[in-house]
Order: sequence, then C-alpha cells, then structure tokens
Amino acid sequence: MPAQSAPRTARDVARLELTRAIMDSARRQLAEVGPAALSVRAVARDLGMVSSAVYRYFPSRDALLTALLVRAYDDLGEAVERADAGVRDRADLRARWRRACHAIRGWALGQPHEYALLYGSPVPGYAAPDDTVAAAARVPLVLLALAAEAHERGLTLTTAPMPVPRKEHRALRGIRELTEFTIDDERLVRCLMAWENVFGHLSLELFGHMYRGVLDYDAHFEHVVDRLGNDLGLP
Amino acid sequence: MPAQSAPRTARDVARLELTRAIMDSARRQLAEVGPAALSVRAVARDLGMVSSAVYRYFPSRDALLTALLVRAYDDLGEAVERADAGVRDRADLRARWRRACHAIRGWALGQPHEYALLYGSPVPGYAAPDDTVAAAARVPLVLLALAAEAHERGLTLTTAPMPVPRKEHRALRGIRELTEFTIDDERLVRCLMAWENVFGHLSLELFGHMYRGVLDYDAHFEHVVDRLGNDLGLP
DNA sequence: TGTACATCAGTGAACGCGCGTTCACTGATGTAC
DNA sequence: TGTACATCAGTGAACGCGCGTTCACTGATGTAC
Repeated sequence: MPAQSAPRTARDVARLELTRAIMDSARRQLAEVGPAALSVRAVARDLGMVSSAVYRYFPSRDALLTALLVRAYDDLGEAVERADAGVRDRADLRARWRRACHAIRGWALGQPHEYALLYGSPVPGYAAPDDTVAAAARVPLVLLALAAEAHERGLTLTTAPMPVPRKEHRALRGIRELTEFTIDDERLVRCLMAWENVFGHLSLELFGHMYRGVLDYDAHFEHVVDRLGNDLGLP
Repeated sequence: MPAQSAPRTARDVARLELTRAIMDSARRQLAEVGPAALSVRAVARDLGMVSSAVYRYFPSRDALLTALLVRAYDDLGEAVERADAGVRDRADLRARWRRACHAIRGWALGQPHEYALLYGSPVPGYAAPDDTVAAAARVPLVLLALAAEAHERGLTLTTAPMPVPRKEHRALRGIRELTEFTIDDERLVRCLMAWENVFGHLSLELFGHMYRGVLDYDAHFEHVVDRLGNDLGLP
C-alpha cells in the first residue's frame, strides 16, 4: 500500500511515479477485462517490466485491487464534493443537489468500469478491508448533508409525510450513529430512497437494463433528479 | 442450447438430465467463484466426467453462461409473476405490488450470486444475445402492469403530479412501443422510479453498501415498498 | 423379432496458453562516518 | 569530500497450477428393414 509522505530522494520520486504508473495500467486493464481478471503479469508486461518487479510496489494482487478501489471511491467522492462546493449560493440546496447527482453520473459515465468495480458485483474471493469505508462514505455524506441542511433551515416538505414505523426508525439508528447530522426521520428516509434511486438508475442504465426502454438516459436522469429534489423539499 | 420438446428415447431422457446436472453444477460454481471464473473443466470435474464431454451439451463456455442467464431471468420472472397472481382480490393493487416487490427481494436473497449475474457488473468479454431480453423483461412487465391497471381503473394519485418535460416524454416512447399498456406519463415515470428504487435498494443492500448504515434491511425494504406503493397511488 | 447400420455420449491425450508468487542474484542509489 | 556499507529496484528462472477447445477413438443406444 503506497502511503509515503514527502518524497525526498530520487528513489522515492521514482517509486511514487512507478506506483502511479502501475495503478494507471491496472485501471486500463480493468476497463478491458474486469476486476476478476486483473492480472499482475499483464500490468508488468504493459509497463515493460518483469512480473516479479511489481511485487516491490504491491505485496499481492489483492492489495493492488484494494488500492484501485480506494482510489476510485476517492475520485468519485472528490468529484461530488467539488460539484457541491462549486455552488456559490450555499442556500440554493436545489442547485447543490442537482450538481451533486449529475457529478455522480458524470463520473460513472466517464469511468464505467470503475463504477462497476465500486457498485457492481463484489469481486469473488476478495474482501474489501476497512481502508475502503471512509472513502466509500463520501458520496452518501454529501447527499445526507443536503437533506440535513434542509431540516436545519426549517424548510417544509411539500408532500405529506408518512408515518415511519418503529422498526424502520430503529434501523436508521446506524446512520445516525455514523454521522453527526440533525435530521428528522421523514427526511432521512426520503434521502435514503433518493440515494437508492440514483444508484439504481445508474446501475440499471450502465449495466444495460434500460436498453430500448428508455431512449434518452440524460433526459430521464435529469427528470428523476428533479423529482427527487422535490421530494426532499429542496427549494 | 438445450431446447428439445418431448423426450422420447432413453438417450433423450439422459441428455435432458445431464443438461440440467451441468447447469446445476455451474450454478453452484457461480456462487463460489463468480461468473468470470466459471469453468467448464470445474463443472466436468464436479460431475465426474471428462471436460470434453461437456461440449456434447454446450458448445462453449459462453453458451453455458447464456443458458444460466436466461434460466435465472426466468426463475426470477416466474417467482414475481406467481407472487402477483397469488393475490385473490385482483383489485387489491397494493397487495399485488407488495407481493411482487417482496418476491423480487426474496429471490435475490435466496440466490445472491444469480442476482449479481443479472443485475451486477456485466461479464467482461461476454455479450448477452437476444435470447435473454424476453426473459429479462418479465419483472418490469409485472410492475408496469400494476401501474397501468391503476390508471385504467381511474384511480387518482394522492400527491400532486409534476410536469413531465417533452424530452422525458419522448424518452419514454421506448417503453410504450415495447408494451401494450395504456398509462399516463406521470404514472409511467413514477413506476420507472419505483423500479429503479427497488433494484437500487437490492444492489446497494446485497453488494454491501448499506452495511452498518441501515441496521435492519427487511424493515427498511418493507417501508420503502410501502412508500413507493403510496407514490404510485395504489389503494 | 432379428440384424445391419447410423447416431451419438463419453474418453483420454494433447495444444498452447496464462496465472500468482518465490527466490537467489546484480547493480544502482542512499547514508553514516 | 571520499569511502564503506546498507538498502532496495529490478532480473530471470522456476514452481505448480488451471484454463478452453480439438480430435481420433470406443462402445453403447436407436432406427429401418
């Protein structure tokens, strides 16, 4: 796992550069053959080095996969955070919501194989270590923050709330404990459903299930995001 | 591709049986190693036969994969259709909706690897032939039929409709052309979103993204289905 | 009902390929005095 | 500033493994007369 701080010597610089080159090549390979077939030897071939040399940088194939996973989560998380942060008027929750959602989709369309790595089938025989959870949480946190901010600003929902059963209330305690947000159950549930809807849309779209049914994915996604924004009571 | 009609001779019976045995073994293997690593040799080993013998039944590994895919789609489709059909009172659209949705999830939890095969990442280097589309359409058709029936019965939506932009209207023509349903845009969009939400929930749940956030998946799914039923205006 | 021929399931060996990982090695780069 | 030693990147061979697919073959099952 590459995690040095300040590259001092020429060796360190070279190491950092090659580590990046390996990950870039692995990413490219991922796009062609999928994560299950990601091969240390192919990466080495691609870089013109001998396969055993890669082991100076990553102790195993799985470690390389983990690094790719974390990097992809961080890439996506950063893209979404920046999209949100790019809206000047912080009170314009609707714009922030729209930008965030479109950033998710933009990233997914830009690197569909990395999207599949993160949100598609788990790689068999590979268990993601805890290193990944912080990076994975970034996107949901952005969406949640928007819903919580709507709550804190005292905005009213435009559609009638529906009672949240006790069981569901208890189920949501996980989110409450993992985050610091102040938010009512109604909004929390709607936010969760919006999250599910957005990623459901993306998975169905990218994995080919909307083919021939929905003829304009851009238009449909945009409309869906608008409806979800309404539902969340964002002005 | 096994598709004989009436097994007459002992040979035919044996062939049918072995074809099934091969697919069963392949299914089991799928659950362990994932679709990308599905291996003809391993299947043969499992059945105590020589690897080349499998080629008497399936012309290639991809053909075997396709057969598994179609069978899984049909399995799921049948489960959902039966759940819907099991509701005596056909006018009880809410019950039918609930049953159908829970049938989807029940099937997915029962064979998570087949769910991943259908709705997870596409298998790299494998293109699903057209054989699969009819089978794949069965679930969406059940959900659509419910929304269309609500429309035909003249049921009113309890939440205010939102204008459907022209672009989105045109995007939806694909669905209208593929199906025979009479349904308004508003309901169609809501139904699509419900479909996205249900499969988004399942993918996020089964692929581990709700871990530690939502503490009771059953309760959450149930609540989500109820809300979606409300949204669709099912009585 | 019996025989001759055709069909087909399953065998076993082979082709050519790729994989992850280990290990003793060489030579270049970095460090301490 | 120069030297001696330690660190580490990259090499090349090897281990042991599994894969999809082809092919000539054998023996059993099915069919037509």
